[in-house]
Amino acid sequence: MTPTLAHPPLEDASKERLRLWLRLLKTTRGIEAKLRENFRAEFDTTLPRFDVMAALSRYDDGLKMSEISGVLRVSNGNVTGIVDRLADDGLLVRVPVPGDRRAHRVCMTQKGRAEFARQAAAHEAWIADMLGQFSAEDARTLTTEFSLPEEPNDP
Amino acid sequence: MTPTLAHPPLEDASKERLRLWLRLLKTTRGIEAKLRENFRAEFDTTLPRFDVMAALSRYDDGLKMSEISGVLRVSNGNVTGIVDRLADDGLLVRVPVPGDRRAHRVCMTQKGRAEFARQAAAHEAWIADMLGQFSAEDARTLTTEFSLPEEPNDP
DNA sequence: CAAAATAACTTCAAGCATAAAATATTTTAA
DNA sequence: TTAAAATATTTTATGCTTGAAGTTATTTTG
Repeated sequence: MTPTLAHPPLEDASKERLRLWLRLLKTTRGIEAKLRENFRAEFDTTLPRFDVMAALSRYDDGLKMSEISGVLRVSNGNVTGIVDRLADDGLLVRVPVPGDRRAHRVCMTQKGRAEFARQAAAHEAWIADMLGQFSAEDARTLTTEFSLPEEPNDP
Repeated sequence: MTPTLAHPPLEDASKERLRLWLRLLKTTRGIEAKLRENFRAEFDTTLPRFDVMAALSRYDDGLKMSEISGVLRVSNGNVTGIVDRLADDGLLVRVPVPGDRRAHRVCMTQKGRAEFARQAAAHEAWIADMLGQFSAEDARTLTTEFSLPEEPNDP
């Protein structure tokens, strides 16, 4: 006979991994939905816009268009539109690269840096709240466990 | 003086949670990108289309439009478009609900069920491969740990 | 029973996302 | 030197996504 178990029986690894994936997806989508809502309500902006600003904030000299898509792992055409709109709002500027008339370096303006600082602080607080179930130690452990093999993506 | 540590010093919980979130996001986006690529190459379909089929596959009597958006937690207008295209391809049908002329029940066709069965098998294999670093036991443990508080979403 | 509220669904506008094609420029190499 | 290849970016076509507004149908309520 089959033994009695405290948990439902362990199915094969494939099924358990699928379950993990579905859980992961539900969790991240839920958090993303909440972030989107908060960004909209508090700053009238979007997650993709924040992502671009966050990428730029880590590089004082700005990034080329292709470097932004590389860092964020999104398509080139995608970045064009987002940068267009951020530039319209005066949060960043396209600076021609001397010696290469194809390329532009995208840099945050003073206004952009100030706005991003406020957004980043709120973002961190929202995340800290939504992941409040995890202690600092738990969070660090899980971060380590979730390192999947990936290509590097520095500019 | 500050003590020497095997790990970098534990920053406050807020920072560790933010790090966890960024890692989670990078991981799930990476997996989603790979899935999207595979679905396109192997089945000429998309993740959202697969999601709708997967939801329907769990209910023999089909689901109403609003039930699909409820289960998948996406907007009503979104579902309209995806179901339109799946119906165009003959994978599902809208059946009028007797007694309520506002509502439609969406049901998979025989063709839809056959196509979904193939897709689901491939999907499970892709996930099992990408999450291959986790044993069945690890996967189960992590699935449990990642239960964030959420509203139920059964139809 | 008529008016108001609610519900199911679609349409719309704006933005995000990709892949593929087009444009312009720079580099390579024959 | 110049034709070909490579690089940087934008444009285009298509589809996903939301929130808001609109349509029609049903239920509630005064």
